[in-house]
Amino acid sequence: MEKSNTRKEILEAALELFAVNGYEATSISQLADAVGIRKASLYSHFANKQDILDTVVETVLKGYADHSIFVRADWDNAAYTKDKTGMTAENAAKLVQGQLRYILHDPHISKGRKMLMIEQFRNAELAELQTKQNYRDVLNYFMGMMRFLIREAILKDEDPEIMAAQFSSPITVWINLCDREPEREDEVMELVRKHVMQFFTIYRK
Amino acid sequence: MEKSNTRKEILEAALELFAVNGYEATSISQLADAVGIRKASLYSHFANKQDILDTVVETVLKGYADHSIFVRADWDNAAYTKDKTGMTAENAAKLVQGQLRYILHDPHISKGRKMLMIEQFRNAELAELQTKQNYRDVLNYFMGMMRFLIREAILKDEDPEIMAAQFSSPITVWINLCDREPEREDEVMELVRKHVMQFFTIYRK
DNA sequence: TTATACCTAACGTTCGTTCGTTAGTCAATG
DNA sequence: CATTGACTAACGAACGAACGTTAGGTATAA
Repeated sequence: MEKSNTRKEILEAALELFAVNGYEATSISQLADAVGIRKASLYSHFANKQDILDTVVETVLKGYADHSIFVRADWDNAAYTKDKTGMTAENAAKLVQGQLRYILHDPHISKGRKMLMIEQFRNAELAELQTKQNYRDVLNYFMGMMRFLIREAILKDEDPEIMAAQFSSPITVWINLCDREPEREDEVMELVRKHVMQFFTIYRK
Repeated sequence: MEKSNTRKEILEAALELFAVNGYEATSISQLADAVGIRKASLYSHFANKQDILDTVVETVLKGYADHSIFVRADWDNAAYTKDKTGMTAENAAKLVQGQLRYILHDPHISKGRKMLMIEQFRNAELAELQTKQNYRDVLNYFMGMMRFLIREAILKDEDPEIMAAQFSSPITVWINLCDREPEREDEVMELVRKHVMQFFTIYRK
């Protein structure tokens, strides 16, 4: 089973470079140097440069489907909502902070996110992926949360789509800030805490 | 006074290309083709490629300083706040929608915004600019608005920084969505209206 | 033996840039 | 008033370097 890991190393290095420079601005030589092989050797593993991008996107997509918090969410049967009294503002803040830490530090997720950010205006496929992963799925996830909290009479009965946007968008913006300036993570964590607390305060029934 | 407009045309075309492909992935030949001259002629107007980027950034920066809504804001003496009763949710929604339309459609602002988005992980100078223009200034602007509305006893006395983040971040996210999928502008405009209305509802004193 | 992973070398193309030339503008000069 | 000279903006041609890619050889291991 122990297959060659060079192919995997190439994909890792490619994602890393694409996440900073973008696809076009990353050269085959750069990539080969990062892996520690000659550039011709890349063609033992991939047909051409485009094939590398396609495979990187594929793995990003697969990693997202396997590990994303946002795609499947059953708020009525989740562990942290079994005990209805557990859904306090403090607990919600802790939950979101945990998810944020994960999303910020997971190497695949963070690099994939940056790559989509860079390529979203040139590559239609990646633009669609960006809308799905970093807008639609996130919004749907938190919309489910809002519906749950409204049903449980914890929050006021306002438009759950708008509530989800108001809840998630600051976090989206702060994620982007941390991607640019990672040293501000602690500051952002504190803002997130305040944001979630205040959200529960004003929307509390 | 009638100076050559070729230089200006080059800068326009460069911003347009940088806003889609980024700086590195845009070639001198591409740029020359877009302007309608030979690539060697570019060097009659600029020292080198980097000089073109520097000048583009300079003009984006200058355009921002001259026209941005967010840099100067005197909420206590603004026209639409002179009449304190004019600051209703409906009027705030209309105001924000107007600002959003402008920000979305102004050619310089929208292209500059996209360029910063693409270059934010590679170019430290542009990363800083991105944080300033599309995070700090926006947050400060709406923080001023929130402080004003609290002082006027229109909104509850909660943390104005968090209120500003909750108010502005959904709009920031929706701007990015429109940059990617301009056909969704009407949908976004309706979301903005709902968002502002709901924000005023839940924060109303 | 065959297949695989890597190598060196080279391919043709495009990159950013430089050079020398040309055509046009315009003010000063004789 | 015609001629000159300086200046400008465009050009074609060419540069060396880097680009993505291919061909062919070599060593290792099943």
